[in-house]
Amino acid sequence: MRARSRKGAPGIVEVAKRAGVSPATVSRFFNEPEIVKGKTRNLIEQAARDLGYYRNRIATTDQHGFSGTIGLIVPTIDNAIFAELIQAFSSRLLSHDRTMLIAAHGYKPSLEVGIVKSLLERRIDGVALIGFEHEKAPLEMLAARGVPVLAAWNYRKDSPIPCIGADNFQVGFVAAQHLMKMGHRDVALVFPPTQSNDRAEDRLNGVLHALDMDLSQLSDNRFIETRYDIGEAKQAIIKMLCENRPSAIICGNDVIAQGAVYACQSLGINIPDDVSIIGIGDFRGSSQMEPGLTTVRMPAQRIAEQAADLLCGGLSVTSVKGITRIKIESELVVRKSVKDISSHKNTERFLR
Amino acid sequence: MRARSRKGAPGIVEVAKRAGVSPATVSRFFNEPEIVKGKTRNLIEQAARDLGYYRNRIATTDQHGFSGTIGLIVPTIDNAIFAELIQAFSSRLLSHDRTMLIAAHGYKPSLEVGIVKSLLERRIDGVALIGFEHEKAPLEMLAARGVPVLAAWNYRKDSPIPCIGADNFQVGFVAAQHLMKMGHRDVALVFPPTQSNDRAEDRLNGVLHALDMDLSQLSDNRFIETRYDIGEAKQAIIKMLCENRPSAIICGNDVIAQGAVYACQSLGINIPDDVSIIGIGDFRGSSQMEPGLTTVRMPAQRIAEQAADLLCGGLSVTSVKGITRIKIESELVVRKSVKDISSHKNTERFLR
DNA sequence: ATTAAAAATGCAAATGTTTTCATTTTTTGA
DNA sequence: TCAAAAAATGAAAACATTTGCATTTTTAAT
Repeated sequence: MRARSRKGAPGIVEVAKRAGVSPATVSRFFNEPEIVKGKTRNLIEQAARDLGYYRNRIATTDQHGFSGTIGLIVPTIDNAIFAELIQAFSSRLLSHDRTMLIAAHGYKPSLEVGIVKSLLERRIDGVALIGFEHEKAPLEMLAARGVPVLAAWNYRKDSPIPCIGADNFQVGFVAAQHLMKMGHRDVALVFPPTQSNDRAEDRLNGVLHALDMDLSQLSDNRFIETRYDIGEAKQAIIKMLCENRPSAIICGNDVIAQGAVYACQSLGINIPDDVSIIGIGDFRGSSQMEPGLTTVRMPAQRIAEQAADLLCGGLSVTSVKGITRIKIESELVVRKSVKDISSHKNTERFLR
Repeated sequence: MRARSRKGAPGIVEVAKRAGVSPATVSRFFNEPEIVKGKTRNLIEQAARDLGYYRNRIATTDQHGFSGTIGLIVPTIDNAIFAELIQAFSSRLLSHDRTMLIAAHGYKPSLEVGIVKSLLERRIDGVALIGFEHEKAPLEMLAARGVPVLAAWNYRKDSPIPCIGADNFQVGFVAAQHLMKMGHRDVALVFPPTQSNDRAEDRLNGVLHALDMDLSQLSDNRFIETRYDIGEAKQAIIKMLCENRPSAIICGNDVIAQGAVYACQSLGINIPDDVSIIGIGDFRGSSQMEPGLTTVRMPAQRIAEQAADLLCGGLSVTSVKGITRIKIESELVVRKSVKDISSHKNTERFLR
């Protein structure tokens, strides 16, 4: 059925034969070089080079059960949101001599089970996924196999699984608080649906908390739901802006903020003079926007790298009590898209 | 050394035992279900479910040599350029029941050899990489192992390896030609370094051909080199714009175009009234920009999907003569960022 | 130079499948 | 109902490593 087999590759025994040692020694040479004598080492090295031998990690795998491959499941790849995370994760894995198997489910949690099955069939050593809201099945499948799982991107002190990320509640809080400090009282919220997106949910709650409001107090025109899509966000915001312009817009993330900026530009509304915009994330490009986007930085790279380290270091999962949870600090980055309209702005400055 | 082994997983023999058949039959059940009798099929299915068995593709691999995994090597992940390609490639592979191993080299070709080695060690069934310019070593390593290689993104009728992509020369030509048609005579070129970037090189040549010029005829101020980085492009273009404003700017890709747009905005220069901008690529987001970016569409999704199909279908590589080369048509997409300043614009319309 | 200890290596079993060949069971046609 | 053909299954070898145990070689101590 399958194409012709590709079996010609020289194996450990060919190398052994050529070097005049036993296969076991060759194996040891690649795994614990210190263990084999200098002279033999050279012999093997030479033989391997001559033959063009590469280790066969696959044969290795069914020996001790570790494939040296880590899975990463994200909602989306072709979107600025996780781009930095993916890249950093991948290259950090490479430096651990691991490889990354990645798949996206397009915000459809139902696809995760298929992905997990596929990963399990490949005997991945661990999996990083985004956030906490996942279907039961895939999580159970992983647990049943004892595969370490790590939820990246969001942090909750009571997360059901190990996690690493920013405290998204706090992130939302900081963003909204900044707006308040700058004197904004009429702010519009533009967020994605929060059903299966705990990051957005937490941020939204943080925002509401800072605003000291709850969702029901917000008019239709001050709470807008749109997916993480520049075009969709842009349209929704244009509509809102035409109806009744707020003093500031707080966006679920920088992708939405990008849409907001475009919306304003298309309407000839000046940022920040006519309306202020704050994003969340500080994705690649946000600093270059015109005007520079004020946002809360989520350190994607740091999250990704530490996640990779954790997963490679053999994260202990099943320990129900001692779940690893790492909080990565976020940071308000003030640029040009939010205007200070508070009355005492100069006063404050003098007070310092 | 390594953490405790994860060996408990039930295997084909446990399933066989429970179903009361031989391992061979279970194996057949998973590979060619039609071959096994209905009744036995049910038995096995049940047993597999009970035990929570997943196929072990890894044990499978060292049997016939195919891992069901395809490698993808790109210059960068966290950049709009290849995002769509990566996503589409990955999900198409999934539908072929394959998985994707991805790695980025950050435009440093020297890193490719390490990546290829890592992929080879994992016994990938094929590799897609971007463009033609690669170091000899990795290509030879792949060839030596008989691993199919496919160069995606660019097309050349005389490419040394199988390829699929748009004809980047033509893409550049079309972009520049459009500018000419619209009456622009003073155009500035903003491109990335072309040493190890054949896509950019071909596009640049296409542009020059349409302009009927060669590089030496361009003043320092009309040919700018910048990496694919919004910020870097923005700065370079701001500088150029301040010195001596052209009638139009043609950008190596949409990322640079994004930088150009920001540059104009930061300088208060109106697009397209004061200066026209044309990009290449039509990345996600380009259509939403303000003003909408006129660009040449590279159908990333189509390229990616066909690449995946090709690689899964057992692309024949080594056949030196019959190299597969597929040209994907690109398309000029006219939006708002280029102004028609040709004198006969209305005339032409009447003539039709 | 001997001996004991340590270091290096080899042997062979084990890992979880697939696959060839042989055997058993089922189907078909008279 | 019987024989022959076809279909389904099983037994065991093979795949490329790792690893526990045994053996040989080297080193260190007297």
